[in-house]
Amino acid sequence: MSLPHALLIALIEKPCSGLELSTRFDRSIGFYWHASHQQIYRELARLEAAGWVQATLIKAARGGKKEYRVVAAGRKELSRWAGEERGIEPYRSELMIRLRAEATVGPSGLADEIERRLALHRARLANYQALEKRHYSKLTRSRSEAISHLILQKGMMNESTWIEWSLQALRVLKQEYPDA
Amino acid sequence: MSLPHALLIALIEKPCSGLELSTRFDRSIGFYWHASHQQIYRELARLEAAGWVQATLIKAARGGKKEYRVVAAGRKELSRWAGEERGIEPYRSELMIRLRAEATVGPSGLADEIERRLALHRARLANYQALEKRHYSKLTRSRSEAISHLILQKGMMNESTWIEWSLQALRVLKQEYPDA
DNA sequence: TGCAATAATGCAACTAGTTGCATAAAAGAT
DNA sequence: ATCTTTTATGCAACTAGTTGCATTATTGCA
Repeated sequence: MSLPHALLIALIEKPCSGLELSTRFDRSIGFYWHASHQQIYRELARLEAAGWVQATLIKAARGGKKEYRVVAAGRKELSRWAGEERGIEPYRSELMIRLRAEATVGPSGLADEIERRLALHRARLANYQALEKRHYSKLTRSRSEAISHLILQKGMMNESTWIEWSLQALRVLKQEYPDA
Repeated sequence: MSLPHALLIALIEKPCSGLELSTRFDRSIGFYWHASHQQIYRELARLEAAGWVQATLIKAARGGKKEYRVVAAGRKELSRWAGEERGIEPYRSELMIRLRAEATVGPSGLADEIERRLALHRARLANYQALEKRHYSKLTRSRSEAISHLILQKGMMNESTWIEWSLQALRVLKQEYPDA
């Protein structure tokens, strides 16, 4: 389970409220670990109970706005967690299962869906490439910048793989086969 | 949720007991959707309750061995499900979160772990390449064979991506940086 | 004949994630 | 003034997956 630690990372980068965290999350870490705002609020309460973050009520703001800030114990927990041994997490792809279903019970319009996905993956890749140009063009980089770049590169590789594979898949799915 | 449908696929290929299913699953579909035997037993009970499979008690066998067989309604459900529209499922990678933790709270021995994973991904790729040679060398193929091949190819591409990325990551993580 | 190993089933309790809705306060519109 | 929208919080119920253990029956061995 990575959510609590992912939230700690985001809050170290910039302390903020639950709502702001949940929007910020979507555009960065959320790419590798999505969470709904409900989940984030619940988790923030747990982080506070564990003594890893501290919440302060912001007056002069709507709702009961609070700002969460990571305390020393939270940082300690994060580095402990990052160094823990762990097995590799299993893949999980519903599309592959559906493809296999196509293979056993016959055509079911997956080609259209793959086409839609292909467009999406292309858009994402273009987006990442633009990000890369903007942020990682210089050669002089710190360790932490180099690591962020690695993460982006993995994202780009994933998208490229999907694009390449989708094209292959479309060739197969659209090909005519004699009736089994 | 793909588990019930993944089980239907496996049972269409070959009707069998829960235990046999759970071992067989690990070596095929399980690559894209893992499930423990407890989960499989529970799900089989649901599939039976839904009228998608039929269980028959096998006498002259240990425990209370049953054989599960997919019935017409089950096949129908499977093809309905395969044709359903669905959004693309989000990625989820704990390793990427841990890398980002490294970037914010400093080194924590991830290089060793990536090295271990690299070996694993190489072994898997070799395994898939052997499988490919054995099963998909001939040119004359049915639609369903071509689809199975696509699934294998995606697996190979994933492993290649991990290998390539791991090498890059190791270069970065082992590089010396001036103290921040 | 009893005992350990193994084949086969499964329940119960827990953790994580999703869905749907509820509440409250401030800001802005009419 | 009051009504809608937006910001901000969160609970409750459900679904899916994990962990740990329990049960039953057969096989084979000492």
